[in-house]
Amino acid sequence: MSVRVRYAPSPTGLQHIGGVRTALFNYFFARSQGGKFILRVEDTDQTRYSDESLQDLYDTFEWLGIKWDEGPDVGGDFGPYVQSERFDLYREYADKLLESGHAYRCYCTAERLEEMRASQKKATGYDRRCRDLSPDEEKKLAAELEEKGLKPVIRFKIPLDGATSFHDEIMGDIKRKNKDINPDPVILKGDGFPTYHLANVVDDHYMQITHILRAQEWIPSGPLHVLLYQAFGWEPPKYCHLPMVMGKDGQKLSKRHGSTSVREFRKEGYLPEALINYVSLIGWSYDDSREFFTIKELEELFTLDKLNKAPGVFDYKKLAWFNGQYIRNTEDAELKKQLIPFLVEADVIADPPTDEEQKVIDNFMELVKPRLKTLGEIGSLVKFLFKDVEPEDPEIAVPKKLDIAKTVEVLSAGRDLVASLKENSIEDVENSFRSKSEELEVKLGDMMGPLRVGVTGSNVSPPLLESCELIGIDESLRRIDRLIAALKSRL
RNA sequence: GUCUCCUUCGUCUAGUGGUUAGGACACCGGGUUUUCAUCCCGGCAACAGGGGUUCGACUCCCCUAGGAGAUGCCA
Repeated sequence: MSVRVRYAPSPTGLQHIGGVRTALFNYFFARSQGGKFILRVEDTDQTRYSDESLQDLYDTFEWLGIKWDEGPDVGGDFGPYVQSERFDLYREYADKLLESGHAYRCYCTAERLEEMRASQKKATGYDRRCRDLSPDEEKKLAAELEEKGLKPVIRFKIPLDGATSFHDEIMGDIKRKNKDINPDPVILKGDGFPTYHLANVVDDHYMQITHILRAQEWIPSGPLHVLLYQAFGWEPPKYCHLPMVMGKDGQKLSKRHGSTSVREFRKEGYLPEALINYVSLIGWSYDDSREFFTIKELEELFTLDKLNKAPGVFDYKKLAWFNGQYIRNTEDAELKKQLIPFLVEADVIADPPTDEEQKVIDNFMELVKPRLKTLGEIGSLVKFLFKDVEPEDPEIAVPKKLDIAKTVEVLSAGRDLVASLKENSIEDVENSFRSKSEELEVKLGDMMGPLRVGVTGSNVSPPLLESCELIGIDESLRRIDRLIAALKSRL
């Protein structure tokens, strides 16, 4: 039987790193096996559902360049692929469980459950009050509940003794005593919607899912799901519980660790290829040294047996490093295209860019490439090329070993050399700088430094002479003169 | 509390009885360089602890410790 796997997110929040990695592993596994990758939207929680989350799901995967073979938007033979549209199916199967004696109606209200929990010394779960009701008791409780305008829920009967086990492709055999399983979980809620457990099992069966690759946080409900399959008389799929993605403190990755949604990373200027590459390496490896993989390569090389058991910590710095590598390997034309929105966003260029701006962008590409870790850094890096910038304090131009007077002298000499850029090459002018700095008995850096501040407004910038050419020599001179004047006034 | 799972450098990992325990990020040094980056070179740094099994354990078994997850009419 050919492989069929699914990613089954719940549209209750933005797509985050953990979920996306699960999707990716499913996708890579499907591709490597020549199988199908399916998207199923699990929108059974009406209270937490949001349209924005659903939209974010589509936006995220479109941006990542990951496509599913079957799903709500592309169709398929096993639809509908949205659980709220499969409503009747779950009711039907809950009823079947009722008939076969594997489930029962529970008339406990939220209030009673709360009281019950409060009175429990240890959290032992539902007390199974409604599990073995006599017909009379049941009638009475049903009437009471109806009076309050509420509907009963359906709970699954967990066997009181024995044990349930399943095989996990990564973890090996996992066994759990039935008495340790959450006592009689709700499978159909009061609002008629199924809970995750029921919907998941029914859908995975009907969609002929062969392998379930999901996060390890689901391990504890594995036995429950197996019991459900057994109750229906179905063959459970193969399980493969993926190691989780943690924050630096070892807790589940969350907002307080930094960005977690793909949307945020996108906004900060991470490239989808870099994100995918990095995220794939948390909990999975290919061999002892290779770590650069295109999406295509991952589609071929991914294997379950290289998956790790232990959870992995998300390392923002390594992601940034990957991103820098990917930026440097991007063609200029392509990078430019990606950079423009960030320049617009930073209010550095017009939207759309003018011809003049286009030219500047073309020309700074090589200068900027090795300096970027994220696309979002472009604004502050090249702002001075488009806008007049002044140092917040002219004295940051004064090198440690020089005083203001000497700085002015050096600046004036440098100014003339910058002016000579009009007729000489950068190389020639650079040589002139060398001899001039010797003559003035200052280090080359101390000569360039003040000019840099004058032209770029900062002590850190792309190469100075190239920058001057990009801005225009006259404009550069104007800025330098302005700095000289500002420093002179402080003498 | 209970249950389940996990445990190699700070981090991601390679390793499946015999290795100087390898790579990458980070960090630290050095080189290139007009600053910052890039790039190159070098360094620091790990088998959680204790018992076994074995001629020999990072590798197999047991215990302890630590960590995580689950324990919902959320997924």
